[in-house]
Amino acid sequence: MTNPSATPADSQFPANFHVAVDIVALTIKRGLLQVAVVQRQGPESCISVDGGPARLTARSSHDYALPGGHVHWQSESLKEAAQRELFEETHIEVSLDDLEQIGAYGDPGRDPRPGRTISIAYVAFHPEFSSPFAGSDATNAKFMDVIDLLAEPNKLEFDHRTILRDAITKVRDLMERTPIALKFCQETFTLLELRNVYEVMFHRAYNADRSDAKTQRDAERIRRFDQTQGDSPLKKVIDQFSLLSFNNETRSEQGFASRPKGLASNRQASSEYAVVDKIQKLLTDEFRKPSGDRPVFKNSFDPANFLRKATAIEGFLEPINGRTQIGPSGTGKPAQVYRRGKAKRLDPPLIVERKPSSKPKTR
Amino acid sequence: MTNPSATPADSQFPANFHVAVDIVALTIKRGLLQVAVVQRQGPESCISVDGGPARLTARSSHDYALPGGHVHWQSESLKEAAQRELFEETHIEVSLDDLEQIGAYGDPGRDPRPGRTISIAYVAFHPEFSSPFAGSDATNAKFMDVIDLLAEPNKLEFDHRTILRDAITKVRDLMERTPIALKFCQETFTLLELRNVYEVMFHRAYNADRSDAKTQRDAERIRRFDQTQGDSPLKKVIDQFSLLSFNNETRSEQGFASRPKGLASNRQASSEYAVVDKIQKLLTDEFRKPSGDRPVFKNSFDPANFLRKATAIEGFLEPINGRTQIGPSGTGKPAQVYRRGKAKRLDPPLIVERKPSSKPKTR
DNA sequence: GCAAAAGTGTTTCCCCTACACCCATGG
DNA sequence: CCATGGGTGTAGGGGAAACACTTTTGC
Repeated sequence: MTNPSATPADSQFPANFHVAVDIVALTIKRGLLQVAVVQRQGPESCISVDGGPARLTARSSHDYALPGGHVHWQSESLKEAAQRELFEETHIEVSLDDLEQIGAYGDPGRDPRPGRTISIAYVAFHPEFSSPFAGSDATNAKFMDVIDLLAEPNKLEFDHRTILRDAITKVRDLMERTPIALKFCQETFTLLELRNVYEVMFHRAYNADRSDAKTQRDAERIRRFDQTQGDSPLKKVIDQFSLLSFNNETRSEQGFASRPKGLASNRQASSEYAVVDKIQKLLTDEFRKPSGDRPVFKNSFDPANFLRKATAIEGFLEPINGRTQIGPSGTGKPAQVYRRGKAKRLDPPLIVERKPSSKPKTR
Repeated sequence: MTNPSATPADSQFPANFHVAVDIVALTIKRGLLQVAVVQRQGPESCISVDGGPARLTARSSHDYALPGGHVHWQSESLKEAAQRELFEETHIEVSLDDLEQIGAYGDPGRDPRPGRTISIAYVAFHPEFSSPFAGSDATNAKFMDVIDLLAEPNKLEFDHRTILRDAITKVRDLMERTPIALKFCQETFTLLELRNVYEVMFHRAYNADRSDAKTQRDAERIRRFDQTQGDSPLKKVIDQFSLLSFNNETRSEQGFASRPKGLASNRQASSEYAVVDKIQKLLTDEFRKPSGDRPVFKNSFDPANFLRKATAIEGFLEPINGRTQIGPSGTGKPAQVYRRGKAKRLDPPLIVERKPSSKPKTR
């Protein structure tokens, strides 16, 4: 860095850049990928319409931004700045190891305000960040569904939409080559739980290129359900017991995956629980074989083969002798319980990507 | 970017960062990967010993740095800054499309001098940059063998060694998914030429983890040869005709791959040419089957199958009807000549990586 | 006993590798 | 005719997907 010529660069180029960090805090809630966003104050927002450069426009209530802010000069590393800013704006705490750099975004014009800002983007992929927003002054912060933020029209300020897309790509890469997905499992877990994390993150609804209509409809159904249910008791049940809630505090050790006993014997609650099952499966159904039908969608998430793939990776999963756990429906053969292995790197990588199916050859 | 709070960040955080770009200009010469480096002036250099933080030490004649410098405030994008700095310091011209971002390096302490510098690293992978250094004031710039720079002890200032390693990884990724390797071929080329580019770039001598002794020895032999030959006529022959020189200006259209006629009939020159062949093969020999022996090294560079892989990718290569070209030895069946296809992206990707060979399963 | 879920065994298919062979050229 | 290198045909091995089947639980 810096000019190798004899002239001290400092005098030649006055240092008047703003250096900031942006953080993409990704998590999974009820089978949907969510990201922490903030609503900035002030009469104007910097949003891009139709893919053009971001411009100052009247602030709408639907404008969001990724949490982020300036790096403290001289005192902290970029990663530390990301950690601090994320906490300041959302009260989400992450360790430095949970932050991965996405890249630098620094073209003039990305921020229409005066001055020049260079932003280094980081992604934090983490389950239910502990007591998010609790006791915080970050009243403008909340988690939003990624599928909403990626849909048209653009709701994210600056180039945060691009950053969000890049973050998803980054996390997918990490999940294939590192045990990062285990962060979404408790200390002990079954392969179903692990598989669900992969199924959500690799869902094609989050692909940059095509978000097909069918997936959008599925997501819409879940969202509508969430809204109409509001604060119903059912929603609490979902929060507590659905497979992808993963709130360490509200889930009891062994009761995690089992249908709550109290509810199971209650006819009405049981029917409500069926909705939970439905939600769980909405995003994953298409990956399963239609009952008694021809498989319509090739995938890498076939339970049996996912198990073989995952367990073949040395140091990834460590089976716990004798310990098993019952499935979410409260019936069926208890699943083997695993513990995180020692490997820091998956070798061979757990490749999820479907092969590009060399169809072109046939022509 | 920037603080979403109401307070104008500008007043709160004085903008006194230095924002710089560093450029890894990679090329291939005589079968070796080379990178453009500069020698900075001044009595001290910022070099790291034994993996510790970079410290100011007395400058040695063996200290090098990647070209780079400050981004011009407000006037240029990061990529444009990289393009400009590379030209200013080495007189290498690259187009913006040839630059790919590696990432941001900005921790305090990476540059021991006063102030805080954030550096965005870019990689330019390009053949024989046009008339490098010609008429330039960049007398301190030169190309060096990557294998030397990666060897111990560290010869690169700051964290440039890390950046160089990251650049290689980046280029390898690009070569699997984009037609970037075609930049090292002329407008028309044979598959041998294309394959050679892949063989060099993916040689395990450039792997971050292990640079095995055998490879180091091979490289050492080539280097020693280069030095002892100096400016001999032979070296010119190598520059002009060796497969991996790729200097567009000195190679005549059809004579490129054929042994120069004048030399071929000359006994002494012919024996010299054998050395050229030897150099060409030094790095690639281990990828080929030892004559009449068991293959000792599984690889993805088997000529026949590399051809099939490459030609199966739609829009990558376009065969030119009727046009063929004779091989480097001046004999054998003429090779099919190709032209660059229209595809901007390789689908399916040309995966080079050897499978991790699921040996672990057997235990 | 039956339904449901986990996990295993096994078949099948496809791709990749390896290798033999043929082709085209110069000498 | 031989040496040399390009390209094709094709058999065999390995791995992944698909699917049938077994096991173990709750009701």
